[in-house]
Amino acid sequence: MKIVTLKDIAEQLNISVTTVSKALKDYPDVSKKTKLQVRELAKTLNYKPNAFAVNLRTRESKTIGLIIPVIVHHFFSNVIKGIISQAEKKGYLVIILQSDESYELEKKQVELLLSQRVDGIIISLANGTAKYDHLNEVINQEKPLVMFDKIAKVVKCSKVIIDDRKAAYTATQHLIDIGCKRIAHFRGALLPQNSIDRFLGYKKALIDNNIPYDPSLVYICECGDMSFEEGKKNAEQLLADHDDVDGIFINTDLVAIGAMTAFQEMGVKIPTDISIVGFSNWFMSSVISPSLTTINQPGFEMGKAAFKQLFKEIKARKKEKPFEPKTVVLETDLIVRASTKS
Amino acid sequence: MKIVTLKDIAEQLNISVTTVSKALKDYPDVSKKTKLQVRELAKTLNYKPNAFAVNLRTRESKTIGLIIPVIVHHFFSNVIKGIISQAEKKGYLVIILQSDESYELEKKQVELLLSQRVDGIIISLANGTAKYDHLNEVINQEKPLVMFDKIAKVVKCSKVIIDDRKAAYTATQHLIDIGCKRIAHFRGALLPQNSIDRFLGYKKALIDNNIPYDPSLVYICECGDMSFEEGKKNAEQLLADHDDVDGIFINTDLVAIGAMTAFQEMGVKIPTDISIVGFSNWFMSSVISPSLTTINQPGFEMGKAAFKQLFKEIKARKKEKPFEPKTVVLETDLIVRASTKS
DNA sequence: GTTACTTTCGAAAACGTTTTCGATTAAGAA
DNA sequence: TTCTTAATCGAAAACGTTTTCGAAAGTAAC
Repeated sequence: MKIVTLKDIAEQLNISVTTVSKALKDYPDVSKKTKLQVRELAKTLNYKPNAFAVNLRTRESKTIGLIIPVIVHHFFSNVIKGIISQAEKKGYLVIILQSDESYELEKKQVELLLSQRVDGIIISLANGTAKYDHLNEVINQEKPLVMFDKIAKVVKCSKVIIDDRKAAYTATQHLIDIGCKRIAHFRGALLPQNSIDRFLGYKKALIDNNIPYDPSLVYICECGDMSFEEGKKNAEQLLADHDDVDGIFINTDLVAIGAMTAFQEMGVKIPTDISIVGFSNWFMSSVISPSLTTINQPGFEMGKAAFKQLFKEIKARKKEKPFEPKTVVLETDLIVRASTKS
Repeated sequence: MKIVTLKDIAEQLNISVTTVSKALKDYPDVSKKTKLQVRELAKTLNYKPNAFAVNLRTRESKTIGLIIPVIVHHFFSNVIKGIISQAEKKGYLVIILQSDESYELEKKQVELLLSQRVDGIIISLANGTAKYDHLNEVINQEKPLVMFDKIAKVVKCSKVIIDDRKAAYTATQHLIDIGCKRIAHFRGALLPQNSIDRFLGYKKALIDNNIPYDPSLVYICECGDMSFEEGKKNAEQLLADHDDVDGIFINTDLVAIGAMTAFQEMGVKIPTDISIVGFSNWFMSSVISPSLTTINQPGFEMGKAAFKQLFKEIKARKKEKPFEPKTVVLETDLIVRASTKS
């Protein structure tokens, strides 16, 4: 089973490789007759252009790279799906890498993608990433770059995010609206911007409603593989520290589910004793009981938006047009379920 | 920011491109001194070989393709993770495509991967796939192909699977062991082999234990996006049809969770009234209440095994050695939780 | 018979590597 | 000196495309 090349077609038809190539690409300077001949033979021989040769010649790969911290994750797998769905429409392939929340790995993977000559890179930063030289290298090479979710504000590239502060504000406001007076917060790690913003949204909602902000009500949770366990642990600790809490805004659904499990084991009724709001709207949150009130983080839409933005930038670069980085902010919404009393 | 090539290095050092290439690849016929010079300059110029050129020349892409029916799925995202983790170790990149359970799309995607000249393909078939010409084309082109989970027995390629029949047998036996007398089964769609095998395992366990097999206790569930809803619907139907069922073996955890939700809403106690065993061990199953007894389907390990098998085949092909397709069967285990009485 | 123009084609260069094979030089042996 | 051997290098071809540019042939007009 030899693989068919332009040369093979040319030889069989006794014409030149040039003409074959042009015929297949519908150049105006080849006659109808030969065009037909070429196309027919190409089909019967099942000719497929060698992507390497095309890429080498045209200097584009029709391939993009995607780096995410974790793959087994409801939000991120939705993002993947969104990106792939858009990429397919535009004829792009997606190479996926997982940084495992490690800066070192992330850096290596960026280098790898660059040497693969992908047409662009979409990335959500690892929690461990605090230096951005690898990203600046991408920008220096004039390769389109789009960050989403876990972003670095200082890097000059397009970004797709949600308004974390506003979303957290909405979540907290909801707890206040249903009558909660002492509202705790399980926040994410200290570093990622969105965990900071969510905390700030929580704080602002309290202050705007004349509820004193009490730092002892804020618990930190690394939000890694052990999220569920951490949620349980924090819930137990919270109950030991304070007996007057009646609402919690918890960063990430999984932590919230852990907390709910712990509360149920300790005989605390949800939402009667404590109302809980999560963050992300993992599928799981809709099927547990009580179902979890949460903020919907639109992963699929973010993926789509990220690719669309990247594609715009790729096209602009090809035409040597100047390109202004843009930050796309997607809407979130509060999904009220059974874990908050109404 | 020009991209550095071998030529650039050669010109700066006043040597030939050949020597530069050899120096970087540690050929024996270039002196220590020039090797050092070349490597140093390559590093300072941040030289990265152009993957297209390398691929074109060496006829391998160090890239494999992966086609799966769905991405947002606990099992499949674990498989992705397993494949990527192994691929990374061997220096391979992974292009991921989603067939959306459509034969047409799957076929197109196989063609796409072939024209991309990937070094091999890993695939889990769409439910809609009943013709295998596209897969045979891969085999005809002597491209390594590995199928996992949703396989077609008739296609002559390596496969990575679990023993679905045995796993289902174990699950059903567990229900019998804890005293269930009337055991229902929510099965998957009619076509995929593993849904058939699971059904057969269920049936055999009944017969081996002298429990009459009653077809009216078997409900079909398409196992698509609506799994949860289907689980609820089937549970309601089951309760209407039969009032003596005390155990159900349910294909796929999500359907089981739907069923459990419906039962709870209808006042049926789990596991007191009905014991339930799921299939797949989605993460979710460990955090709901009652937690779900289920069969662990080792997605991560399957992904690893699939890549390992593919890699063996790629290596064998490179050495023009004959290669015998092999079927790897991975172990599953029963995870007993709260949804089955003890 | 010259000029001008259209239509159709192909030679050749280029993309950036890898690898074969021969050339050159230096050194050592006779 | 001449011959052998080892060490080091580079020319050139090849991988399969795309695209530029010019050539050839035919047609039409004068």
